[in-house]
Amino acid sequence: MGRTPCCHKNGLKKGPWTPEEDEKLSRYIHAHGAGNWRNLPKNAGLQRCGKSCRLRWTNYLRPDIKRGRVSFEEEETIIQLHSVLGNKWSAIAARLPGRTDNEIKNYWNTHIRKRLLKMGIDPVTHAPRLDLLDLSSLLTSPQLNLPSLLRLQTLLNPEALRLAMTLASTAAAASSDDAQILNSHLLNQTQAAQPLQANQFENTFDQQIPPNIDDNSFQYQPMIQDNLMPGFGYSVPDQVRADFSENSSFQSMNINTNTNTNTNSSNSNSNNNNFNLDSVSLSSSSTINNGGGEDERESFCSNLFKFDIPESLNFDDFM
DNA sequence: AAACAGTGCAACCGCTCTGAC
DNA sequence: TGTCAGAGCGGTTGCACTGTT
Repeated sequence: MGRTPCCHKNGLKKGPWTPEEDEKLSRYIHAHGAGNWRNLPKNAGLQRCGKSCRLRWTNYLRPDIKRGRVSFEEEETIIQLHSVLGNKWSAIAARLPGRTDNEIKNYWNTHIRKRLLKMGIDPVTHAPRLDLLDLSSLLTSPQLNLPSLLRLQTLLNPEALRLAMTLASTAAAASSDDAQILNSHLLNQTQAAQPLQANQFENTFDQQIPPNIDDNSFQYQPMIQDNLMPGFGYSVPDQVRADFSENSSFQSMNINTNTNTNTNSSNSNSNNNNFNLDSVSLSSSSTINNGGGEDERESFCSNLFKFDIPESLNFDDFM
């Protein structure tokens, strides 16, 4: 038997709040202050449970609640803090004045999470996940080097490869050569498919790491590491970082993105990372006007999350 | 114009934490 | 130390609104 719901009492109303109820609650709290939520509805003349009143007040009626769109800086902060704190919405909300944990949670689930998934980034770990990546965008990219991509075979799961094959075979952009390569590769992989022992996987994975990849080019890492792309828990090649940084207002955050290309792996884990929780600026140096038009907003979002492959990005860096 | 699908968000649910006794 | 109530938290749901067919 579960706990009896707090509103499971006769006569207690549930569902959306009416303006009259809001008025009653606001007036009572202004007069008597918040607290003692159990007795509050009775004293305020509300047919609601205390919990419902508390939620209504903290998430909606509180005078310091900031309504309106989430600003550019706020979104950056949410992503950055989430990469560190995870789903600690209240902790994240504490660093965004006027925003509630519920609002941030909703914004994450409905906006940011979807965009990260589309980019192939695991919204939980902030690590790149090739099996989540929007393969259609990859396959239509002029930078796509299909044979190189296939060298990632064990990083892609079979379903992703299958999907890639389907997309490649149907996309007009895909040449018949590419489709053939994919097809034969998939066939080979299917035939060779056997359960991997743990050590086999390790060996297989090692073999996938190209000799030219080094600590400064592409790293799967824990969250707080040197060379991290702001907002995402993984590293990218310096050139990509430069391309991204040039066009991104992540510069507005106190994060050192100036990785010294002469820095070798021996010291790359040390002091280049200036990010810490306290460094996240909450000031609105260039806050987008909340009243800005949809186009403006869309532009910002697409710049922030667009996963266009930069001209300068060589796929071989990842292979 | 109607039906349907997708999206966003307020509100709820149930579990956990905390402090008083 | 154990119990209880109040409060806080994260996950989920339901519904209104919007866009598409």
